[in-house]
Amino acid sequence: MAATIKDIARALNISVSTVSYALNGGPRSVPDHVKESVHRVAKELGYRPNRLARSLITRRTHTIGIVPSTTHRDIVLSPFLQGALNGIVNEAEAQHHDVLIFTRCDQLEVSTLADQLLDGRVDCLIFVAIPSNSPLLDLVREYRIPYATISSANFDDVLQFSCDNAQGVGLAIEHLAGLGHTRIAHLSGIPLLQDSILREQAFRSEVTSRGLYCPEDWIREAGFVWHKGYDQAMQILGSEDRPTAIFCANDEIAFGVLRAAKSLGISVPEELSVVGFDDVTVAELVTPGLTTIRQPISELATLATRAVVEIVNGSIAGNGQTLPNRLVVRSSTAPPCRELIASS
Amino acid sequence: MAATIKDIARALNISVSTVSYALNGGPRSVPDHVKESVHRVAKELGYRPNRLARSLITRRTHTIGIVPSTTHRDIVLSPFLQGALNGIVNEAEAQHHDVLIFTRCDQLEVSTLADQLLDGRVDCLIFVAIPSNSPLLDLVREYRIPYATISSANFDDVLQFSCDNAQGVGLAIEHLAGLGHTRIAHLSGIPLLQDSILREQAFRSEVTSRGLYCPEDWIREAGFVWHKGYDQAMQILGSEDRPTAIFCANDEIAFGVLRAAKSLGISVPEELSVVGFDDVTVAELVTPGLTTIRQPISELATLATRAVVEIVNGSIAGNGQTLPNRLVVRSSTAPPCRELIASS
DNA sequence: CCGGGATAGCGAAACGTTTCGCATCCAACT
DNA sequence: AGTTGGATGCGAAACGTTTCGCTATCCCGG
Repeated sequence: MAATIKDIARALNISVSTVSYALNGGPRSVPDHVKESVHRVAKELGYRPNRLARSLITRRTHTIGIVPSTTHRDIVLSPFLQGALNGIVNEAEAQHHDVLIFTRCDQLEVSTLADQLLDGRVDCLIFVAIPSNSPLLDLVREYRIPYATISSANFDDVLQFSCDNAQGVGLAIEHLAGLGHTRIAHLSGIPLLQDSILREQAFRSEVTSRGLYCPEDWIREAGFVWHKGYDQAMQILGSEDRPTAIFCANDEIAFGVLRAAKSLGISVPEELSVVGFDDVTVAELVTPGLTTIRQPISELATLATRAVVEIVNGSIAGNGQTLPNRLVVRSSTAPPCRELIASS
Repeated sequence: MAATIKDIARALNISVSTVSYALNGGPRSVPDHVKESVHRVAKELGYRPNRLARSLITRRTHTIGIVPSTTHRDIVLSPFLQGALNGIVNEAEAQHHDVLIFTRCDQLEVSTLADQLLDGRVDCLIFVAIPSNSPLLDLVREYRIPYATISSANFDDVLQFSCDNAQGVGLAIEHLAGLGHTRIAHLSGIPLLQDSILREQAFRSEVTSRGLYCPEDWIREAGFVWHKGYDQAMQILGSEDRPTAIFCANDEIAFGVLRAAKSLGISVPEELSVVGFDDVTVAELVTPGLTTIRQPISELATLATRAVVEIVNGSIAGNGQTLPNRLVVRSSTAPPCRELIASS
């Protein structure tokens, strides 16, 4: 049986409170010789403080809870979550916090899930890519627990950290239009995610305001995953009347498009330009290198983490932030092919 | 203030224990009408059970602790950890457990770190790629907490889940030798990681037993990271007398090699064959596609997770496992170039 | 010589649960 | 009628801490 503070007290024949003070440099002072012997005995007995008991009283766990998006299988393999997780873990490290990942967020009934999130194990919550219809935020909001979202949330008064989707899409379309593209398709993500919705909206308004050509059939859902990007691209690119560029709601979709182009013998960027969104690590390594919109995801995660921890520490809640994106031009974009334009 | 079990008891004018039984379907029975009213009042008061208090008594937290490798910056971006994390989270989900990631594992003094790991927040521990000189295992072993390692550990009686490094290296070298390569270099990982050591040993013995050519200068450390792989490859490939193939201790190093070859104008696979280890997702997407040894990392993680949870649940500790790897041939390997062989 | 503020230390309450021991009651056996 | 035993419910201990209230001692200045 593990040694407790009581065992130390008994061994030294002093009171439990004194031991506590000695170990913590506690709120009251303890003579040096006592402090020394307490530490000595603690070491001898192999004493390890029990954080559950401590947290029960102090109401602080120094643990940050993460609620991952429920929209993927193999969640942890999603580059977006990986980027977010990296930012969170790094900042948590700096803030002397640990990180608890909640599982089964998609399986549990909402109320049961809320029980998990609010059961005292974490000081605060970070939602990563939460679906906009999730009743979870409403539930959590009623409790005193600080929380933030990474990615856009469909609510006003949420501490949310996201990229500026409209600006990002603007960069992408401006780039393509600048190269001379007028026929541009869009593969969108998951309609439940606000970021996805905002990107599609922005895309539509860019198309309109710039007078580009994009029939409704060229705007398709690709679920933020590779193989759906492939499938949809196969359809769009398989027809006679095809676009000269495709703007994808994230990089993974873009990888699917690249592959589809390959299967169809369509060369990128000569016959088709492809733009992604996120700039995941891989974007640089694929061939051709993917032109994409770099989302400062790790930074967003860092800011979100810092913000919630500050609230936990007693600061007054600040505002969320919307950070701008950057265009990263690689080799998947080029001016459109003459014949393709002519043939249309 | 959040409602507690006492509040419910007071509201219904019944005892705390009855409420507990009612809520848990506890070890004793409670009449249906009481059960019903307890649940009703619980809902009205917005009662959420406090898991800290419960865990303090039951000594179960249903949480798995993860101790990530301390050998990387930006830990979570390491594909190996990502793969492991994915396997762990998926299995944890199946086992109804959550996952706690410990931070600052490299910054804390060992004893302080042990305090973190053993403070009662987790039921069991999983070490991912733990350095073989880590005193942590010794410390943890003295406590009753179940633990396992993913990756080889330098100890006998550890519940360890790793790939069969010798077999994997054998596959790689057999493949290269089969293609006709006799001049093979090796970029190794981190000498603190047992997997890295085993791979290098296996490589050396393959070289010897097959009578291949590999001067000591061709075996270099590349720290399991991209840019070191690049640097070392630049040196090895920059000299007159260069190998026709490079076997890398992981895929990331191989990516660095591919890039170095590109900078030097050496074409892969015509003038240089490259083999990696791991088969990370990206290996398929880079150009040329990377020939590599597929390590069943997600499966190892799953097995490790299942194993520790079983011990927590009272099963007697089984053995760790060593799983075989599979050769995945893509386009980064080919028979060696005639002239290069001749010139040597 | 005395008052007063540190200093030292103890005991007990509190945090929110689970669960054991005990008491009561009523129905059903023998 | 007496015994058994399940159902019902209460009170209290326990988990391992932190921290408050209290008392006692000591040293120092007035």
